[in-house]
Amino acid sequence: MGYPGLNQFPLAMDDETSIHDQVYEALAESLIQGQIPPGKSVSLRTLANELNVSPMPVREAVRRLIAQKALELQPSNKRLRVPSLSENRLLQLMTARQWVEPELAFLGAQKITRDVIVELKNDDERLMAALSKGDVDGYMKANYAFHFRLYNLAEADLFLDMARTLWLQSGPFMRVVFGRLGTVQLPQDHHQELIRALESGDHAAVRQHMAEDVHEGMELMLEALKG
Amino acid sequence: MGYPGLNQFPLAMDDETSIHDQVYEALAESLIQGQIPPGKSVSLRTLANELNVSPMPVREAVRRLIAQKALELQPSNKRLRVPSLSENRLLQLMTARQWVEPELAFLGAQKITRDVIVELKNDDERLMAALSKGDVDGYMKANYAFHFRLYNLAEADLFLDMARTLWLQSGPFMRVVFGRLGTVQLPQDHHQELIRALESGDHAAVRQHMAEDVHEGMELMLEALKG
DNA sequence: ACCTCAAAAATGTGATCACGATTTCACGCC
DNA sequence: GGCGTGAAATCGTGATCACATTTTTGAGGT
Repeated sequence: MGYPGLNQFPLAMDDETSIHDQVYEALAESLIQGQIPPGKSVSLRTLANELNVSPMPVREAVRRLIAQKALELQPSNKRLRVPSLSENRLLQLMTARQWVEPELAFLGAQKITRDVIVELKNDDERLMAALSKGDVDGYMKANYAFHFRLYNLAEADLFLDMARTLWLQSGPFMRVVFGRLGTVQLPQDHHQELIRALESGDHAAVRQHMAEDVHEGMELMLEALKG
Repeated sequence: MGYPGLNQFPLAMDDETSIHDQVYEALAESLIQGQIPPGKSVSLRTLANELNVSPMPVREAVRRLIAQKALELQPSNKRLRVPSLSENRLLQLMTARQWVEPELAFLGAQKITRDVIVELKNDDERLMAALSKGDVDGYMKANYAFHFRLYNLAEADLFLDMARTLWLQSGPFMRVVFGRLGTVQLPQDHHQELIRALESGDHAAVRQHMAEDVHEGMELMLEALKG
């Protein structure tokens, strides 16, 4: 089970974007896609060297991620690491995701266009391809792309931020669980039904399918944690 | 309408607490209690001088608050300020508060003790006293104390963080609205009924009363924004 | 009085240095 | 060979400096 490590620094990013934003995006994407395992300790200087920046912008990016509970400072020695999930916290994550993501899907459905549906289908195809190849990392990436392509349409910045924070927290553990399960029994995704509901304009069905998709995925993680 | 300005630096805080945490707590409390108006611009060096620290820990505290959308960087000139609420964002705040706070109240109710009920009654008395004196700031403070005394019992750190973030965002605008309405017509609080439900162990009623309390308060803000 | 515009002050960002605490690791002892 | 033990490396935190950009200000002219 190879961890690809930190995401590449986004070279082609707008020059207007501050370094600390670029560092944040690189770290956030790596966490959401589960490319850093739970419990892994990280350090400011190490990250700074890997990204070829001074420790300063890394500190601000990390402070942001700590605020989102995507990283934590160990109380004992004040060192930085990716948090592990307790059952209590995982249950909260599940509940919160089931609040906000069906709502985001519902709002996004109202702004859907034919172009976006095509892109969603592409995401889902990449997801299926990754599944059949046993490519867990590809699955994580495609699944993330699919969900947030829809959520981004919602014009609900607060909800979007909440969802991002929840994915930041669940990403590392999700990657471990799905990697352990193997791609064979990964969530029999409701994406197909969701796309059909989007095409037919049935917004309530979109909400429902998203709720089921989230529930099923989190249920797998819960079983893995308890078992 | 006098704004008391920044909260005092928490002198009596544990020496183990890092400076940036102390700065964060001071800023966060000031924002939640609405002591900094929406649109108000702040600056790192000014804050650092007011709190007698170097700009460095202030930067980290501010970065945390930006992550919580309690502060924002204006895109035009990259300067720091307290955000103003659009109707869209206020509606999201209302929805999210109605998700998480009844749940926190429900969970907290299961851990309630006689001692905490006494403290909640004290909070509510201070709230009532502030109301009769027309003391908006006292009302804000007592209301905050009441809610989070209960929420703190819930042993749900994620939900608690979500609630804090939501209060950080609504605090400044809430203070403006309530200050404009005058204390006469402030939310006819459901705290009394909530306390009775806590005493009788009716957890479902606790959840319901909290939902109504949140809804009523946010409804006032919504009317103020539209009107 | 009122505009104009250049000098001065203030701002966020990033880099670098210093410090105390903690971890890491190799050397030498049992 | 295993195991403490001290030196060296690494850690997070805070302060200070440098820089480009923006805001504020104040003097001069009309």
